[in-house]
Amino acid sequence: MFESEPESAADPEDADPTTAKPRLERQRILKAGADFIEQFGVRQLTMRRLGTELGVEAMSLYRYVPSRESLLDGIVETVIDQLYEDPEVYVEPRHGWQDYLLRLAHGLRRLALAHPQVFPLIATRPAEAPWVRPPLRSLRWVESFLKALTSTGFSEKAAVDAYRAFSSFLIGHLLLEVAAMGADVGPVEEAEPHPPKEADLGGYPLLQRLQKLLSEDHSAQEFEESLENLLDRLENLAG
Amino acid sequence: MFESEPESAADPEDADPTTAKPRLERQRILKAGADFIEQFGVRQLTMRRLGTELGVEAMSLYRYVPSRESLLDGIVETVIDQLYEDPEVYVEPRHGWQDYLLRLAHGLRRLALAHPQVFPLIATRPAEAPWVRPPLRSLRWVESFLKALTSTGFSEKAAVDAYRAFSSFLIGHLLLEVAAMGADVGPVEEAEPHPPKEADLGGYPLLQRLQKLLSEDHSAQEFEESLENLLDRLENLAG
DNA sequence: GGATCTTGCTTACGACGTAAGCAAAGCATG
DNA sequence: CATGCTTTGCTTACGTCGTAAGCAAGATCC
Repeated sequence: MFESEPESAADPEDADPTTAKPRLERQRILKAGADFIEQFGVRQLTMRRLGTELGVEAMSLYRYVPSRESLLDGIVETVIDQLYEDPEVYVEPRHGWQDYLLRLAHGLRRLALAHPQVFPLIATRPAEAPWVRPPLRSLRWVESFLKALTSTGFSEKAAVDAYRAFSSFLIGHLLLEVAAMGADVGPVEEAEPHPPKEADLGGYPLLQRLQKLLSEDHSAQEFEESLENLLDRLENLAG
Repeated sequence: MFESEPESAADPEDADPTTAKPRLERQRILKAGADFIEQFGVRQLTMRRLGTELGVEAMSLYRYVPSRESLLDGIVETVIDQLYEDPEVYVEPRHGWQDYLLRLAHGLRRLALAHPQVFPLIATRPAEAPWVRPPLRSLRWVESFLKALTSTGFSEKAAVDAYRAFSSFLIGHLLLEVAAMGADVGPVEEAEPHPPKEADLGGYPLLQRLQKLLSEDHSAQEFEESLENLLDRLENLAG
């Protein structure tokens, strides 16, 4: 995992971040935090534990992060910033707004599925400004979104409406999808891997009969269909 | 507010609940917890504080609640159980499935707006069974939903699809709506009432220009329109 | 009179987040 | 070289948390 001490270096451009610890920078902490959450859940992330994870005392982290809360904020931020590194997602529309939105939606879904434990934080943590909604949590992405639409035929009002519709669609779908994966913004879950947690279906005959149907996973396909439906609806706004 | 719990004995009829403490029952604790969260946020809710709120030591609560986590679960449960007391919402369809869904959706929205601080918990806490989605968190409601649809022309598969679409629609809309109200599943926020938190819009010209448009609140109307659109879509599933 | 329950209090333990100060190591200057 | 400043991480310490364990006072029933 770690251990190996080529310390010194100092080179701020980190050519290869996987080799050894390059002196505990903010990015390294946030990355480790994200990984930790993905592995053990938010509840398990404490300053002390993250410290030992990085081979360092808890208090050392405070040089780079003012508090646990802002650590979480930072983690959320770095995770959604990965959208910029997704080669499938364009910050500017290249083949029309539909293509732009499709790529953006798929990129966000990929992000959510890659970070099922972090995603609920993305969804519920307060944003930079009240009208910046999850999961597009940053001003930059909102700007990108609005620009993409207004530059391809949407009126400003239509673009804003589209932004709202898009946000709530994505948040709803992705949150439920990662929740179904066993996301765990809440209880501890300790060492138990996952007891099937069979509920008592006595008295719920329909549930009993439809249980199989209900537990089938069509998320990907549902996502696709609903997304297309959304785009169709937006087409009417475009004008 | 409500009584009708013949618990064990000892006269559960409480003449005047506001004057003195009527012996600390589970329901009383959960109600107090919900109120507390609504007033100060989840983060502020500790066993000790809830204890003193009820005029009791923290450890006394453990007679009725096995842990803080399950306290939160209980609070979530009692809040969504209020749906049953909403006279506008029917457990069985009386005027067709559209009417049923409209009433259900509006009832849930009322609930969310009445408990903006608790609602994110409703949205993110793990449910009884993996396929029971928020915000219809209980087996009873899922059963009711499925029965309403299958008894009014939906095939079983269509009813399940409708259930999923309905869930993700509601969760998306309501979560964003309460988040916009300043819901706070996360940071502490302490005593500060709400600093405007003006973000720096330098470099985001579109955001600057559309800020007013973006911060306008059309939630109610948006909700109505999207809900109707959803119902239209479901009509195609009905057959 | 016991017994046995029920209820709430008391004490205590091992986390936790984090304030405050300290030690060592890197650096620039004389 | 010594000097001092800055950066980094460690140490210690405080108050708060969730909660295990045991206790005391009443209620209930024999």
